[in-house]
Amino acid sequence: MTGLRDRQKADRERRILDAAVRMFRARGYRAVRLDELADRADVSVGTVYNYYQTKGDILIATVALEVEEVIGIGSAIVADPPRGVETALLALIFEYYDHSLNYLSKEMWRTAMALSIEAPDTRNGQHYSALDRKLCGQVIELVARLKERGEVRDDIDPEPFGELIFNNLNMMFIEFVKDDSMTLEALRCAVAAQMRPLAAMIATEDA
Amino acid sequence: MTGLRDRQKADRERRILDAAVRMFRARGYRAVRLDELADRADVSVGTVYNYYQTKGDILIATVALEVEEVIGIGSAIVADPPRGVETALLALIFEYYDHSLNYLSKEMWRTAMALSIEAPDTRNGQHYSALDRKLCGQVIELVARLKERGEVRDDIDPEPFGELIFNNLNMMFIEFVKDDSMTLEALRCAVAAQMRPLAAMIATEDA
DNA sequence: CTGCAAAAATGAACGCACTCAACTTTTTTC
DNA sequence: GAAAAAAGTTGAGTGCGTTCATTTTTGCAG
Repeated sequence: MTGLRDRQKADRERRILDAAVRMFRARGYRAVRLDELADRADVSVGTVYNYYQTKGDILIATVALEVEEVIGIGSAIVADPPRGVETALLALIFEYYDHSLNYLSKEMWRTAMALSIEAPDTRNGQHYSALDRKLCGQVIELVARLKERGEVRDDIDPEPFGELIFNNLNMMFIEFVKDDSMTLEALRCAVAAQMRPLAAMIATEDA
Repeated sequence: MTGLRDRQKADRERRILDAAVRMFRARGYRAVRLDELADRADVSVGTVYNYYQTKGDILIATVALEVEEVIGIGSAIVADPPRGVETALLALIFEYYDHSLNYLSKEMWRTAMALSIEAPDTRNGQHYSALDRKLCGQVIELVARLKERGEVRDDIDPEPFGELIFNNLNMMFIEFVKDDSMTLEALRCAVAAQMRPLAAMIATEDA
C-alpha cells in the first residue's frame, strides 16, 4: 500500500506536468514564467525544482510523452509494413511526422531538441536521447523486416542503412521545426524526394 | 577614407570577438560572464549589445569563423578529390571533423548548434544556417565531381545523395559533441562504417 | 573654433530562472 | 499518542543576461 506521502508526490508531479503541457502549448515555452506554472500547478517555485531539474527539463518530459506515443504506433507499422520499400519507409516516417504537432508546437520542438544537444547530461536529456535511439532502432528493424520479406536486397546491412535513414529524417525534421512557415506537406515532399532514390537502390530488382 | 568613428567601431567589434574566442575557449562559454567579457574587450556591457544581439550571438560569430575556414580548405578537396568514392568522401568529411576542435571546444559546438536550432531568426542564427547549406553544397559538389570522373554511377543524382551524406555526417557530429568522452578517432570510425556501404552502392562497378 | 545634430557608449536597473535556509508535514520509534 | 527523525515545501534572495535613459563622443556646417 502506498503511503500518503507517495500519493501526494505523484499527484504534484502530475499537476506540474499537466500545467506545463497546457501552458507551453497555449502560450509558448519561453513566454511561460516559472512562478505562473507553479501557481497553476498549486505548488511553489521551489517545489517545481524538487521534481524537475530545470525549466527545460519539464519541457523534455512533455516531449518525451509525445515520442513514447509515436513509438507505440510505429511498432505496429514495423510489425506489418505495407508492400514496397519506399512505401513502407514513408509510412513509418510520415507517421512520425504527422503526429509531431498533435500536442507540441514547433517552438517546443526547437527548444527540446536544442536542450538535448546542449545539456545531454541532465536526467531528461538522457531520457530524450534514449528515445531517439529507440526511434532509430525502429527504422533499422523496419529495414530488417523488409529484408526478411525479400523486398530489400540481401547484401544490405540493415544497421548502417537504418541509421542513415534515421539521421536523415531527423535532420529534415530539424529543418522543419526551424522554419515556422514550412508546412507538414512540404516536409513530406522533401523527405520523399530524399528517400526515393535510396529506396530504389536498396530494393530487390523485381520489387 | 574611413572616418575615426568607423575605425573605432571596427576595432571594438574585433576586440569583443577576440576576447570572446579567447575566453570561451579557455574557460567555457557558460562560465564566461558578459561583464567580464566586456571588461576584457575594454568596452561596457551595453556596448557589447550594440554589436551583438545576445551572448549566444557572439558565440555563433566565433563558430562561423571556424566554419568559413573549413569551407575554404574543403573547396580544395572538392576541386581535386583523391581516387575512389569512399576515399574522396572520407577525405572531405575527415577534413571537417579534424578541424572542428582546433579553435572550439565541444561545449562551444553544443551551444552553437543548440542556438542555431532554437533561435534560427537571429542574424547570426541565419548566418550559421547559411554556412551549413554551404557545407552541404560542397558535399553535393563532390559527388557531382566524382560522377563527372566516372567514379559515381551515372544514374545517381548528386543532390539527394549529397544531402543524405551531409545530413548523416552532421547528425554524427552532433552525437560526437554531445558526448565529451567520445574521441575524434571514434567519430571517424563510426562515420566510415556508415559511409562504406553507401559509397560502395553509388560507385561504378569497376571502381 | 563654436554650436548643433547624430551616433554610440555607458552602467544602473530589470526580469526571470534558479537556490537555500527556515518551516511544515508525514513517518517512524518507543 | 507524543516526540524525534525524515522528507518535502516554501518564497525571499541571488546571479546573470539583457535593456534603456542618460551622458559622451564624433561629424559637420557656418
